[in-house]
Amino acid sequence: MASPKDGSTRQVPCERCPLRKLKIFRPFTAEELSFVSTLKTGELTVEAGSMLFLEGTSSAHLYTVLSGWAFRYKLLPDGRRQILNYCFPGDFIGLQGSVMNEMQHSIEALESHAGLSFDVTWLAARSEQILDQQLLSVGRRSALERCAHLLLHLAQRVEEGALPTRAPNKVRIPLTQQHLADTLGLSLVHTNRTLGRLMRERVIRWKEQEFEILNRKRLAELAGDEGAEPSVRPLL
Amino acid sequence: MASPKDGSTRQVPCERCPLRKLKIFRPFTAEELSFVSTLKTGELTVEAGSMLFLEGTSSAHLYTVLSGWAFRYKLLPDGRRQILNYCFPGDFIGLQGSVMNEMQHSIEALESHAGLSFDVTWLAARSEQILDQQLLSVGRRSALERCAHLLLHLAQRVEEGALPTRAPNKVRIPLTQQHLADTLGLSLVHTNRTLGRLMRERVIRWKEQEFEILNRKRLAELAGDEGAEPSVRPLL
DNA sequence: CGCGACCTTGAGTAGGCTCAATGCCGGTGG
DNA sequence: CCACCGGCATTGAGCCTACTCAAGGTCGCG
Repeated sequence: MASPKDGSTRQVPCERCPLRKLKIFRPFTAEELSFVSTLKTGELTVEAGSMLFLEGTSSAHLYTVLSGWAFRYKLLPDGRRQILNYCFPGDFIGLQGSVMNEMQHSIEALESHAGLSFDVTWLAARSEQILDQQLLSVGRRSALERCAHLLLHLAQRVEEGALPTRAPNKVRIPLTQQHLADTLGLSLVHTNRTLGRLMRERVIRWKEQEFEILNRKRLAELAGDEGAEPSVRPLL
Repeated sequence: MASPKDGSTRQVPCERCPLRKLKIFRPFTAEELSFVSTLKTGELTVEAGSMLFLEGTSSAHLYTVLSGWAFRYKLLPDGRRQILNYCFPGDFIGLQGSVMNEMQHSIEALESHAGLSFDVTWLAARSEQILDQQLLSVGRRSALERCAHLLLHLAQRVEEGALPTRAPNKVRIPLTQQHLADTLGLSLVHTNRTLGRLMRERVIRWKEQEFEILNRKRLAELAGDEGAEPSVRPLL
């Protein structure tokens, strides 16, 4: 269920979390912050490519991604895979878990605190919005549109600043074309050809599991409509 | 964004809400119940087929569906439509709204109340799980599998008892094949042919915008795997 | 050097799409 | 009572998008 990168740093106190500096996250009061600290039970460093928890069987814990990236996916018995969404630093995962009862405690603690009460729900709602987008794409957009839309979306998420990036418009995520395919609901081959089209048109460049946007305007056109919404959000 | 049925009854006090009797909803303490009552600001009766709120622009309110049914959808500029999910009695809608700030008050009220605090989140998580399922379907299942899966899912939701139903295995929702198509990410014609296959195999029967499951076992086989999860949930 | 992971490309197929026509009600107005 | 119309379901035909199978090609690594 995950494919994070590293996590060299460990046990950073919430107060000094580097993410918190980013403008994408809403400022917390000292009080809120110290309360959140309270909830933190540890850090988990995961090997790249390892499973955080088995598909479906979801864990009884809640996590905030601190560094690296991951994705949630679902498998069909015969191996077909659908990637549901990507998780970047600052994302809160685990709510979708089916064993919600077991994490009732942590959520209640979080929610009972004034100001934070709203935040969990806000985050849940946001991830639902992203899923809505994704579903629209996979259900109704052509391969080219889907592809453009996803690349744009990924770029936007990366540009929120939570992930290190060398140059603007450059997205350095070790994504395989197979990952893209499984996200888009396309075959690997067709995904490759579609990327090929985008590359021949000089809209993007794909190189070694990372890509660069050369013509964002065009990409947005192809994507169909909005990209929107880098709104400030809480960091739990 | 909605297509509810009726709502002849109005202003039913929460304490006497007929839905609450259903075993699918977790029992509330008198105290919780009276608190929920407090939050209820009214009932909204909507014409069948009318829009509850414009796509995207979502409203600043939260609703619990009391009777009838509705669905959430998204449109592409050129008119392609993707139905995201269906809402039956007991479902809580509005969280996906982008103007979350405006409903901060209602959510905080809800969450600050012991016991209920967890419920909002639980409901949000559940609808995310359903979206996950849907995305898997649309992204990776064949037309036949998708179709089977959706019909099964709808049947299960209806069997939770919140919607009146004449006979078991019979789902009386005025769904057009166009609705199904837009849910499944298929064309109307292909949806029709796929239903046709299911009918020729005597797995289901489709009649006048409602359907009946004749061979649930087979339908489940075709659907790929699980149907699962009629778990007890809170009713807000 | 061989192997594994990933990207590319060709060829043939098929699942699903579009266009178009037809059938079937149920409602409405003449 | 009937003709007409609109909404929905059904069916045929032809096309095209996306899929599968199958080869390579490149690069990094043991």
